[in-house]
Amino acid sequence: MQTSTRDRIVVAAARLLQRQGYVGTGIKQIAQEAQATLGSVYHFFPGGKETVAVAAIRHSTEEFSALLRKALDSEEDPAEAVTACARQLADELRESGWTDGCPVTAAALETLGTDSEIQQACADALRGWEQLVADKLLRCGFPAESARELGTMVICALEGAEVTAQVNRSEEPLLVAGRQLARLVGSYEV
Amino acid sequence: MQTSTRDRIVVAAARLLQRQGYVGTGIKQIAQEAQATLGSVYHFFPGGKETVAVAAIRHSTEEFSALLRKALDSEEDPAEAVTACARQLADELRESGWTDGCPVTAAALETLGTDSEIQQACADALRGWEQLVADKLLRCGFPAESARELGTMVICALEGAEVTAQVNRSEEPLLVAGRQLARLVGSYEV
DNA sequence: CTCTGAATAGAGCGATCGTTTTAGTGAGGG
DNA sequence: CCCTCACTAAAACGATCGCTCTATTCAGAG
Repeated sequence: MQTSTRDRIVVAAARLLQRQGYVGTGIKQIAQEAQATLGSVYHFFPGGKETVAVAAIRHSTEEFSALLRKALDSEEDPAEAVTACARQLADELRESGWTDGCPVTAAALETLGTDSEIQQACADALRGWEQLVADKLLRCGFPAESARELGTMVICALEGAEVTAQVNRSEEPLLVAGRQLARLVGSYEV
Repeated sequence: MQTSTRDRIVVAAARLLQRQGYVGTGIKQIAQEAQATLGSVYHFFPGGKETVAVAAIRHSTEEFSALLRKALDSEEDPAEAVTACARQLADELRESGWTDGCPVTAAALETLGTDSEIQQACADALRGWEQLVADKLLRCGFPAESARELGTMVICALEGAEVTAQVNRSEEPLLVAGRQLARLVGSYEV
């Protein structure tokens, strides 16, 4: 077998969670999409749906981190690097027909009051992405406090812009966010 | 009767949608929360769940618009006005126990690929809020193009910051966004 | 009074939910 | 050879989903 059944389940669950959220995605649908049977899903994830979701979110988190790292490294100047991130998100979103947004937001919002592990996994994801941006700024000579605040701001703005872009079926919000974030980052440069 | 049954249904649906999203909220739950019966819900909303949701989202949209208008008018200086918005959101979010976030985001994300009226209602909401911010900036003498872009950016950043704040159960993302948005707005002033 | 129609009340429909259970398959070690 | 055990397969469970249906209540028009 090319890819293991377990991996196929995680990848399928990740994509479905990204598109339909946690409540909107059924275990049976995950099994079908992964070309696995229900028995296999519960064999690899005895904890049930929530366990599958946590694994899927962690997978998506790592995948998005790689994408973010690549976009940040594609430009020397930090302001241009941030714009490149927005540009990259806009491209992928448009190509997916506006369906593949942030891989964790939908699941996070649905499980907020339920103190499941999902919320923690999403919090870890956001924190990690903020750190990636902050690290880039640190490498560019930004003071620690500014880098940290800007890291948070960049991820928040991209998050919101991606949602807005999806709802409006337009990449403009992401492009605007990219421009304004670049201006903001530039306002710090000495 | 103090409030009409129809209004109680809309208000209850609005709150539930805000907290659990569209898929996670059941018609029977809405009826129960509204102190109405299933028959009443389908009497006032023959279109079913989606019709209720659209009415609820429109209600939430107007409610949030009023809140935004008030926060924007509370400060003369546009940068401080934007910060006041973030501050206001942070206060309400903390007081609700991190459950009452943006009233449309969750529902919007869950119904993206389903071409329902819900998506359009959410798009209208976001557009209206952006316009409120843009209007404030126009009144402060900003050029039309800058006001429009900043309006989009402010709403996107607040949107993302609110989600991040909810997931992390901390108001810090909203406070950071408020500060950075103020800096961004300030960078335009002549 | 009767009649009417809006509004309320809740039983019940088929479908699907997450999960459990039981049976079957097949490669590897004794 | 048989036995083991990780894995696959699918039937079935109770609960809940959105929705339809019928019955009932009740205020106002004639």
